[in-house]
Amino acid sequence: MALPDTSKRVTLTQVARAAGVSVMTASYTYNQPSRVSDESRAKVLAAAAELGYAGPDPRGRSLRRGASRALGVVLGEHLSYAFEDPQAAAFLAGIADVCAEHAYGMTILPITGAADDVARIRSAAVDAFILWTTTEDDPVVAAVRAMKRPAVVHGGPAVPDLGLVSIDNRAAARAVGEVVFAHTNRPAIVSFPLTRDREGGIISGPDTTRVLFPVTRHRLEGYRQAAEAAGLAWKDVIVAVCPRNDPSEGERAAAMLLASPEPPDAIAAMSDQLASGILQAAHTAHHGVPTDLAVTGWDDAPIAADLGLTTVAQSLRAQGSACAQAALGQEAPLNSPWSIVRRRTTRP
Amino acid sequence: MALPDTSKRVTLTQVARAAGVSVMTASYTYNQPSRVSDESRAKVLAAAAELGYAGPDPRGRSLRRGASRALGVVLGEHLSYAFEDPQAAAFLAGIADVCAEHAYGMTILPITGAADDVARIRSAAVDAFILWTTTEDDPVVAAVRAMKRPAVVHGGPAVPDLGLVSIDNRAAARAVGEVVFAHTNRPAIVSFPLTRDREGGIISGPDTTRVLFPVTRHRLEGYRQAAEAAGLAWKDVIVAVCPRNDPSEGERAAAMLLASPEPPDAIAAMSDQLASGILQAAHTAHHGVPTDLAVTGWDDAPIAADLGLTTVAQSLRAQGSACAQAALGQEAPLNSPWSIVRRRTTRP
DNA sequence: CTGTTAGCGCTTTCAG
DNA sequence: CTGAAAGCGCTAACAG
Repeated sequence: MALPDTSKRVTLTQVARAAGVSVMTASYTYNQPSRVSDESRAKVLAAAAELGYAGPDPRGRSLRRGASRALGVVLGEHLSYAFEDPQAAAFLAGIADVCAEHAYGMTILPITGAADDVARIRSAAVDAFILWTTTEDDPVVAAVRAMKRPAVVHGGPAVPDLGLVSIDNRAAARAVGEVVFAHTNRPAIVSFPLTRDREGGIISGPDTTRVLFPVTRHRLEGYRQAAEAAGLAWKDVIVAVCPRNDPSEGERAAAMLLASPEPPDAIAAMSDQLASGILQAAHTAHHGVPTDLAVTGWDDAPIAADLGLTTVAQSLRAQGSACAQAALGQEAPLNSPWSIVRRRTTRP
Repeated sequence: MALPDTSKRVTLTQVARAAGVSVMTASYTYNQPSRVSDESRAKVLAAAAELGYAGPDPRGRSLRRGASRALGVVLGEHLSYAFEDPQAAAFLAGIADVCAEHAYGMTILPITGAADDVARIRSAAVDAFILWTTTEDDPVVAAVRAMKRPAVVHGGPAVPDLGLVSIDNRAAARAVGEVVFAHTNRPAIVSFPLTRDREGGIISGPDTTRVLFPVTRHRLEGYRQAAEAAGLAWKDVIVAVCPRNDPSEGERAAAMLLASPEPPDAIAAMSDQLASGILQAAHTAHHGVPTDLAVTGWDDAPIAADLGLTTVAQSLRAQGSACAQAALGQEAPLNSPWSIVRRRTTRP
């Protein structure tokens, strides 16, 4: 392959010399063209074209200006899954909208879970950070704080000095829980991971105070409030934990639950992705929805409408935009709106 | 919101002074700790902790080193769709894998189609570029060339001085075309856009030389070869163009085709996403697959296996990794592998 | 093992 | 409208 040789890049000084003007005139030609006479500007541009000047080098410029015009986005341990998760994709699209509008770059900081994540954050030339939902003890959060730059967390945790953009997950979970657990005897929840090692499994009435992902913890607390309001005991609520946000995980979890001697008659899922797998499993196991089994999702993704799924509506895209605006120091809605969308997978 | 004040950042010089050592000793403490005595290192780290030093500033470092340790990724005009397209997501994940491995950042450069795209590329502090499939006349390609940095194009176009990572789209299209058009009278193609304005529509036997996206052009040429090899005239091949790579677009196009007086009996789609919509439309219109209608997709995404879809297998993730490696100046496979996966949507 | 010197490429400041 | 000076924060190269 014959890729261009980076070392050959021409500098602004060389262009100025070739044009027979000072460096500043050359600089103004690029940054404040109106300050330069037509004649000088023409000379500079001609010299630049002649030498093949690629424009002011961003590195020198950002050092001098003290700003890189880029936002850093930290996506959490499982980077490859982040791109596969439609909600994460929507979130990124929201950030991208704002970046495009403000002519900012958007630097994705790959996190692997290894110790060198911190080094990658330290060496990122970005003006502000956005963190996708994580745990309170995530070392990445500490690393971002140490950078002393503006930073906004999406979902949680709430961290001193950092912004937080989120819906009220507890209230939303309670609201959707009241719908799905109504007139129910054997409630279940299909949940995101409770711990950073993301292990799956089935437990009942888990100790929510030990759940390290705040978003997941708040949702469990909300579901719990709803269950108890419906006269159900938290210790009787089955929680199936899925390591990944994927329909196949939801299907596997639901298949297991439905095969038990006392299968659940209501399942609240933490995403529409998981819920779609649950509906699939219900279909396979010949459980009627919502007659035998009520199901709710979360997000109101396009698939929810297709499936007639009752769910919590929120806009990850709008939340991504809000994070980016807040990171850029603008006014932005920190408390994002949500609502319950009732469809056919719950009883009226 | 109380985000930290960027201006307060401490410099390495201040740390050195506070520690009572030279700046270089402080610098070595961070970059080559083994070169520094335990005692000095401790003093430096203590001073850094005391002052709240955030570590060497990436801006000064990249200017001095002449490298930013970041890869720029240019995703094409419709940035928000890029995140929604599962294949683009897989491609990004492949890039991210390599970036994580080499401790590089990954800067997504939002492209809107407006004139300022070029400015955003010029001001990106990245060491190399990766371009997602685009047209030959895309101004962004020219802008990237002008940067005089290593750059790799995925899919196409082939550009002098830039690398190219791709499968042989023409050969793959011919191969899958031979499967789907076998024993067929009324062939159709559901295609990606032919022009940069991405307008949809239905035409027959288009002039492929006028298709500006090389990937799409090569696929059409391959399909054409297959159709002609099967004794069909290119002018009789219907091509439905979908503005976006989305199942609903495929469904809409197929519904229209199937409602015509002489509906197609074979449809080759340029993605599994489009093909899944086509299968949905066939189901709705009571066309048996593959009896009344043979269908093929492209990509071998997870959904293809679920649907029993005959398709072209390729790994966008591997291609993303190859692009990133090539951009970093390493050996990488430029001709990516592909194969035909025969399943139930075509006749044996 | 530590320190001095020089300068990466650019733009802010201020003086013509 | 143009230019000279200074320095952003850091590290390669070399000398002690």
